[in-house]
Order: sequence, then C-alpha cells, then structure tokens
Amino acid sequence: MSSTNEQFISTRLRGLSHRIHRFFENSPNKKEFDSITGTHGWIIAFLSCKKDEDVFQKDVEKEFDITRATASKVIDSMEQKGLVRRERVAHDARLRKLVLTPEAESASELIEKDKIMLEETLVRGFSEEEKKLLGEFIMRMRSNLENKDKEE
Amino acid sequence: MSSTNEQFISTRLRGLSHRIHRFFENSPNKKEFDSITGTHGWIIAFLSCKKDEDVFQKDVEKEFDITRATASKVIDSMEQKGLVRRERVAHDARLRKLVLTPEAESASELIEKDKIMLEETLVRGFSEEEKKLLGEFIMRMRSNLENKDKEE
DNA sequence: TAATAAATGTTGCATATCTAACATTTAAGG
DNA sequence: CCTTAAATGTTAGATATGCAACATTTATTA
Repeated sequence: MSSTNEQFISTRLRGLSHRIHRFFENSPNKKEFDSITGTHGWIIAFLSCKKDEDVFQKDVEKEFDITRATASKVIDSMEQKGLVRRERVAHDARLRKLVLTPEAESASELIEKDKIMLEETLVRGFSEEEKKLLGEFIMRMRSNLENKDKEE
Repeated sequence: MSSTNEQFISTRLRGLSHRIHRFFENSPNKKEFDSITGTHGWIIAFLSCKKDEDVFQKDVEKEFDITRATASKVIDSMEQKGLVRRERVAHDARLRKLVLTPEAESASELIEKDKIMLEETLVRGFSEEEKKLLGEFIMRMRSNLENKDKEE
C-alpha cells in the first residue's frame, strides 16, 4: 500500500500537522497541567513571549492562522478555565487585550520547554541552511495560497 | 506585531495546514457537492486512485496520519451520506474494506481536479528540485517525530 | 493447545476548527 | 457631518480530531 512517495505535498503537510499536534498534546510537562490543552499551550507561550506588548485576539488569529471564530472560542475556553483575561483598552472599543493570569504565567515556563523540545525534535538533523530553506519554503507556500484566495 | 520571522517551524506548519484545509474546503468543484466535506473529498480521491486494490480503514489512517478513532468516525459519516460502503473480506474478520458508491465515484473526477489545483497553487514557483527537497524535508520531520514517539 | 500479545475497529466524551450571519466600533469619502 | 466600508469580535451549527477504554479477531509463544 505504501503510497507515500506519490503523495501530494498538501496531503503530507496535513499529516505532519496532525502528528505535530499529537506530539505536543502529549508533551510531558504540559501533561502536568490537566486543563491546559495543546492549543491553550501554544497561546500561553505566545502571550508569554509578548509580555511587553499589547496582544489582541486578531494577533492570535494571525500567529496561528486560524479564523476569527476559532480564536474567539478558544479564548473563551481559556478564560473559563482561568488562564487568560480579556481587557478593554481605551483607544479602541473593538479590541480585547489578552492578559495571562498568574496560573498561566506560572505554567508558561514548562510549556515553553515542551515547545522547544518539539521544535528540536522536529528539525533534528537539519543543518542551519536547511532550516532556513525550509522556513522559506513554508512562507512561499503560505503566500501562494493567500494570493490565490484573494484572486477570486 | 509581525512575529512571523521568529516563529517556530512547528507553528508555521500548523498554520499552513489550516490554510490548506480552508483552501480545499472552498474549492469550486467540491462546492458543487453539498454533502462532501473536505476530508470526505480527500478520502474519495484516495479510494478512487486505489480502485484496483483493497483499501481498509487502516490504510486511510496511514495515508492521512489520523488516529484510528478519527478514521472510524469520518468513514461513519461518509457511509451515512452514501459515499462509501464497508465490506467484510473473507480472509480476516477484523478488516473493513472500503468501496466508493456510484455517487462518490461520479464526483471523484471533479474532486481530483480540485486536489490538483490545490497542489499546483501550493508549490507554484517551485522548481522540480525544490519540490523534491521539500518532500524530503517533510518526510524527515515526520520520521523525527515518529522516532521520538516510540522512544518513550 | 492455551495463554498472551498484537492488530483492527468502535464508542463516549472533549476540544478545535470552519462557514455564515450578526453586532459593534472605527475609518474613509462624499 | 453622514453614509458607507472596513476592522474586530461573537454566536450558532456543523465537521474533524484526539484520547481512553473497550470488543473482536488474528498471530505468537510457551
């Protein structure tokens, strides 16, 4: 059955994404925190490394390339679990600034470790040059799909 | 906010996967068939190109790198919609052979076109060499995660 | 051959994601 | 200033995905 070689890039990329998801979901440190799902972990790490800036939901959308509706719901669930707060800002009533709670803050260091372990595992054996090239490939594909979207 | 350049490969890959998903979900031909979702479309195309072989659920799992449970459920929904049948085979009572219904068959050609359009769009501007390299990168990442999984 | 392990598939329950339609607020253009 | 467009966020309903636990069947091995 081994059809792997004939597989389209798109199929392989989606499969790899599933695998990344499962890998992170089962990371040892993150597993300590029962209520923090994989997606929550990504978002906590993102907010944590942007501590000095204002981060809004739209920034989460862009960072993870998810839709507005998805971001809204995921952050709902994080808020319910006490991982994040939504704060209004003075200059624009549409925006909701996202702020990590102390609990999420305290988990963020371990989660960050999981994220780094995933990244190191993923590109193990890649030279710096290869990593750079890979990053460029991904950006090119991303932009290829984007332009096609806008064209129609 | 543009953190794109510092993003981990894993984050970018997941984002790209979301984008691929949305792109295919909105493909013009597939949209003609109301009840055929993106995932159904992938599976139909897969079964269609394997017409001469026996394809079981486990093969679908492997092709798309999804879990057993997911495959079971997706195929449930395809069966309910009359896109596929599960058939028993004589030599092994565990297996369920998957067979496309005439409806799915007749849709498969157009869906295949969508798939090809996606693929062409995705790697537009890539040389043959780059495509080959990209495919290898993906396989290496996949195997990196796999080995780590088994190690524990 | 009997006990155990491995392979395949299913079910229950939770989360993640999408589209479409909506509401609110701000920005732009006349 | 008023109208319209754009940006941001939410909600409803659907599909996709996962883990854990289970059931059945086949393969291994003692």
